[in-house]
Amino acid sequence: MLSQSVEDYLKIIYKLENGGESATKVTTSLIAERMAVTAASATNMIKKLAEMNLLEYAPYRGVELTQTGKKIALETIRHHRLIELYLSEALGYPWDAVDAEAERLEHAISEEFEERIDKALGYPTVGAHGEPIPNKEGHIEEQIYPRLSDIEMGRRAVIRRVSDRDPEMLRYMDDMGLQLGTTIQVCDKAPFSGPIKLLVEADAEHLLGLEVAHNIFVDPLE
Amino acid sequence: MLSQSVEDYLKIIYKLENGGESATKVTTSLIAERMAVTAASATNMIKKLAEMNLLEYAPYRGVELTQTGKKIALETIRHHRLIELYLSEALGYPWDAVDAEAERLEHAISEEFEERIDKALGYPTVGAHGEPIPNKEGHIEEQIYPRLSDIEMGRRAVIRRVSDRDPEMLRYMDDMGLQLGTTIQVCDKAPFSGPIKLLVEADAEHLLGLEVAHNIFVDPLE
DNA sequence: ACTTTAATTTAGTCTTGACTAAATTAAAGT
DNA sequence: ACTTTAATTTAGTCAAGACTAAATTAAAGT
Repeated sequence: MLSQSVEDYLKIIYKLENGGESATKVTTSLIAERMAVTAASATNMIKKLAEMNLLEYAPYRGVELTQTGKKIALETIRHHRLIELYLSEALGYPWDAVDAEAERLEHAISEEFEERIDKALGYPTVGAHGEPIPNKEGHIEEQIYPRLSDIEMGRRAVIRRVSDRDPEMLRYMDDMGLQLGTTIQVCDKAPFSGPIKLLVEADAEHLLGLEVAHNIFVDPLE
Repeated sequence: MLSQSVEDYLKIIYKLENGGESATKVTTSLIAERMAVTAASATNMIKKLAEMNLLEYAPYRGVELTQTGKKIALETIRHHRLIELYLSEALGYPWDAVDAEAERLEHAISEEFEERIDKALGYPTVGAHGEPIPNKEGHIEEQIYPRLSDIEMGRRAVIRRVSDRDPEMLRYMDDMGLQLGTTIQVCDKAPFSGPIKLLVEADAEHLLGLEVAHNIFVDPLE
């Protein structure tokens, strides 16, 4: 059994490897920042993980998960996303609250528990914020959607995924009726990275700051 | 936030104080045995808990929870029993499996989670094995039921509580149709602590060893 | 190529909660 | 009352995973 800490590091490294657009190696300071520890602590753990063959480590150069490391990261991510969805669907949690709760629960559940909520949810493939859920074998279907901030004027699109990094932003989106599956239309884009004017469900109009629009991923319609 | 370990110690000490029939002080070795640690480790932790004013400690004499300690123990027990019941009711866990899963989850859930499952379960007062569930204020309604092993011949009774200490025994009970609410009748008691012949739901007959009968608590009918 | 800066690593410390081995205390038996 | 035994405590270690401060390395600028 791996420690909670090891699982968290692997999960975060996986996300850094796959989340970012660039293909650079994941650095110590990035890991430290996401784990909210000092760089020295991160270095320590990285060395330990390398020792355990969970990642390749070139001092000063960064880090790359091995197959084994990736597998464990994906198991943890699967737990996390299944729990999030369960909290949302079965217990009525708002989508801004599921991450924090799942963060602790993901390390405490058994395979049995995983299977039972997976079944209760009908074997879902997409999480509470639209993230793909890895399957039991550790396979993940990474969907690439354009950001709402990059959609051209006049275009309609369906919200498919949002970033779950900032709960407050999630609450803000929710307040404006922006949820998974919501159809929006880009009415107007102010120049110089200005706000976007949005028509939500052909109904309400909202001005959306670029930072928010940057964290919403959509499926453009025809 | 208290550590998982501290919560476990308090929980176990509470159960030792209240579970046993005798009113003796709880000893270091009892605690050590239940926590599956050495006596030296238990002594260490006891001193720490005394330092934190969670219990009164007289060296060589044993231990007694303070009000604060009791409160925390009961919160933990509440978590545990609510989770057990939720696993059983909402996720279909068999009653022999809920304890192990709840053991880990009880330390990972938030008050929010507690409230939501409490509500989903309809604010239950009795757990998956018939244990009373402490309320949010830390009040517990300890019901005293006689053991099935002490019921006189011929008498009918309803099963109200079982010990959850041994999962295998729970499975065995289940196999014989012995569940909470099951009505049984003591048909025959062999002498010299021999087995008990039982009529289950006026239907099936079973021979029950004394150890099992000792771990079943019943409500005798008129 | 040299210097400055920023990132990274090393060295040493701390806390938590376990352990073993040795010492001490209390209880029980004669 | 003395001795034996069983329980308990003390003393000293260990591993995990964090920290700070100091040293090192790589990258960037002149």
